[in-house]
Amino acid sequence: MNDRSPVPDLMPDLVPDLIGDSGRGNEAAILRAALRLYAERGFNGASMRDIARAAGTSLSNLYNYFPSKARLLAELLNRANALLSAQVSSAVHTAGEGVAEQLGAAVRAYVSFVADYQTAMLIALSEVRHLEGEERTQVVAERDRNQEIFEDLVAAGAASGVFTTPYPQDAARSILAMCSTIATWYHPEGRLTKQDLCDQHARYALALLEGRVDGR
Amino acid sequence: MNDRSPVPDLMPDLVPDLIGDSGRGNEAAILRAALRLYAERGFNGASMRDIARAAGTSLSNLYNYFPSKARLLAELLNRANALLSAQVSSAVHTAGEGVAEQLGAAVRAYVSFVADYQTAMLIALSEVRHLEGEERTQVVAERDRNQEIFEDLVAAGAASGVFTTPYPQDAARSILAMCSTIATWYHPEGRLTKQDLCDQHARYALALLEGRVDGR
DNA sequence: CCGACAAGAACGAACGTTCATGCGTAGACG
DNA sequence: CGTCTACGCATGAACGTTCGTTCTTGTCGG
Repeated sequence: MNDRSPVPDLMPDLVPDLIGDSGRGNEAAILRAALRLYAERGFNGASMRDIARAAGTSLSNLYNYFPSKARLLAELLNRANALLSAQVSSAVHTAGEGVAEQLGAAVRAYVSFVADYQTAMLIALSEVRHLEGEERTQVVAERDRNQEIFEDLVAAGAASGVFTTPYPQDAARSILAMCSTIATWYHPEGRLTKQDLCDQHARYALALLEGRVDGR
Repeated sequence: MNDRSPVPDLMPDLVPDLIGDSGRGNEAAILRAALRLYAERGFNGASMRDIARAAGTSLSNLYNYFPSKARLLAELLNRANALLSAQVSSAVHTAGEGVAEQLGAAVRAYVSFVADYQTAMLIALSEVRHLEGEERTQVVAERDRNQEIFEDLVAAGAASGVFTTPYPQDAARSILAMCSTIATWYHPEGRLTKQDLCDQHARYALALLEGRVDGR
């Protein structure tokens, strides 16, 4: 377990856009505007008029792309959660065989995602409650799927004795809590680089699990 | 450092009310209603009419007690933050001399507060952004004052070699992040008791700091 | 000519706040 | 002691604004 293995994506300009360009010109602009405004003012604090203005289109035209305000939020959260789970599980699969290595890779991928898609993560943290019914269950299911990746890793490490914490069942949740809230204070121009964040939290996670790096 | 030292308050019914009873009958009811609704639906999602109804009074009468919706939120956050800081620093002062003991006591007090005043903590986490000007700076200052307690403890422990983490400057923030978000998932009737939570997170914090319990 | 995209006007509802009014009571005053 | 007054508490109505959504109309390329 080397402590400064490079994070997958070191060039901020090369970070793939969460929204991309689907050919439909305004769709991306609307999603981007909604992402920013939901994060800045919260779901109820950002009006459809605000979003339309920020996207450079008209209020009524929003409804040619998304049937409701809630559906627009759900669309954003689904994209973010799906990409997050994909990046984390991909990092785990390309990591070495050791559970400690895999958990370190998972934490790095997670932290890296939080830094890259900070606004999306902010929304995912605090705006899910404004969804109901199908929209909500879908988003929550994807979020839980991601948490399970970490829970399984921790359980495996505890079973094999690599993690000696007496609370393996709950440690994964604490690790994710620690990493998620990075979105609430991270500044790309601040003292800590993205690489610093990944290094720190990978080490935090292993320490919290009271891991034995030797592997046995 | 005993791992199961009792948390200050074990009887839920004896937890002092955050709001209390100031003689003014409706004031407490209004604050309690606002606390619950702000936590359930967010600041912008809970209307003054909702709060009045939940408090059992009329809409216009709210303004005989609080001059604005934002001031009502600020009042709640000030009370919560002040009580939190008081309980944490009190716990530190009554703990033993060792830095590790003191940090453990601080974490226990913090977690205990989160469990006791869960709704208040939920609001403090996500609704501060809706405050502006004086109201905001006041709340943020009190929140930072509490964070400094932890930062100072960690710095002292790192300087004396009790905490061997290579990132002492940032570990305190991660510990608080971990403990704060308990408010988002804790259920008093769930598998984990308040005592469990305190034990776990005190241990997490020390492990995260890579503490040497022997003290040197 | 049909469907995707666009815009303005309008809808009813809900928002935070203010106003006008009234009741009860504690304190000042002759 | 009696009375006036001022203030705290309470209410329903109303103000102007903004909300999410829909309607109507129109353009334009395949």
